[in-house]
Amino acid sequence: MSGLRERQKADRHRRIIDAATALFREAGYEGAKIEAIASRAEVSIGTIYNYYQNKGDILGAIVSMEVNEVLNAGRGVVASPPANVGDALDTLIGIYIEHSLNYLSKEMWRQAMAISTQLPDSPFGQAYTALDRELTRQISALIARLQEIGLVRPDIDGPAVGELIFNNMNMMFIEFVKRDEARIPELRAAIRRQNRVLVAAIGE
Amino acid sequence: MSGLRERQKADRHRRIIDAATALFREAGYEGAKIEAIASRAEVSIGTIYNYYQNKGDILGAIVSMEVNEVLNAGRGVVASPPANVGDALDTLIGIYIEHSLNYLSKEMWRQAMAISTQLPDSPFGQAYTALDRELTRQISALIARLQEIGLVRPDIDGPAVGELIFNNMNMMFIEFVKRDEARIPELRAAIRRQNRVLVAAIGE
DNA sequence: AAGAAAAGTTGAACCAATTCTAAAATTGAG
DNA sequence: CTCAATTTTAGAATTGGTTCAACTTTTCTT
Repeated sequence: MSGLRERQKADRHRRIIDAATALFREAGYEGAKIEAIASRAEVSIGTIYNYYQNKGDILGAIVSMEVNEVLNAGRGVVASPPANVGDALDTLIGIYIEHSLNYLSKEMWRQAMAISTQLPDSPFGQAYTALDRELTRQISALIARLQEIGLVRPDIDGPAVGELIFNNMNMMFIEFVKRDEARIPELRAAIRRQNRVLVAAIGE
Repeated sequence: MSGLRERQKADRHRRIIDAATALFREAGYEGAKIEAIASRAEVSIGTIYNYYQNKGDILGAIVSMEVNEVLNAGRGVVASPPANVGDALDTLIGIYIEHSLNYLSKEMWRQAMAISTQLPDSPFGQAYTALDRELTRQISALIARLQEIGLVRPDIDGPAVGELIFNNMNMMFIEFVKRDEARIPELRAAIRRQNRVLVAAIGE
């Protein structure tokens, strides 16, 4: 099963991602030429295109890793949320936002978001949409959990509220990465303020 | 003031926009080559780049016209809104959505949105962000109007609720243009459902 | 272990957006 | 009217992502 070819393939994948990650951060997405990524990864240009359909898909692979980490970190909050609705939401959203710039710069996020709307049917476009859906689901799961505990009224349409909260947060995050001078604390405060009416409405 | 040069300039602007609009619709954004736009507009490639910084800015000019029409259409609703909160919001959002595909195809919207996140500081990127802000303001204005009439509780944070509603709608619209098979009635129904909790909460 | 088939690699060639430069057109001052 | 300054134009050159046909390497078969 694990022949030479398999190992070489995995190794080349890793080398390409490592090279691309470094160059994206050093030179920006546009500044990271395919040729430079190829030579740093010690493969040819053609090989890169054998592994990834286009430049965007390389970035896509990096984004997926980041978002999956975020989803993992969020699971803890859903499992045992803070004891009031506002804090619970703020904690989960806080995890998303605070983790978001670990591996990706704002510029990388901008490019990733742009590509995902530009080419929604590319591998990356589909993967990105799927990740968004999972984040939405996780927020809805938190609300369901809060309903179980009795902190949220049982007659509330949890999935709809989850979508509303995610969509608002996501849009705010998009505006956040579009402005280099924007700061995380202000972003979180703005989202808290927007959620306040909703929190009051769904709380038991 | 209105010398030959002025008139020629305005005329060339118009010819470029007309040619680009036609070609974007016929061949899609990517398919519309600058060379083709130039020859259809009877100007040179260099001239196009003298008038617009890049291909995206040409699309940007078209988007601006469309969104400004939408904003205009929305003014009527804000001035004399339907007599209940849910219908008022649905009517305004309906106008936005129903007008959105008059001049722009889904593919053109995707490109426009992508460029606006990719290059937030380009002329188009800034214009697009400003248009979003105006739409947000218009929704907030509607809520303020409903507060005046006594349909929305006076203690509600109108601007925050306006942002929440706009951001959710916008995100839903992004997902809508990403899927060619998505239909307007389903989009509107989904947004109505998401807004329902909010409408119940802010209504007097 | 040899040879054939399958899978993967390579980089030069291609294509379209953008930049650059020299030539042409328009304007306003004298 | 003439001419120098300024703006605009044309289209060739540049650039960088992507494709493709020839070549290598690995695996499979006997």
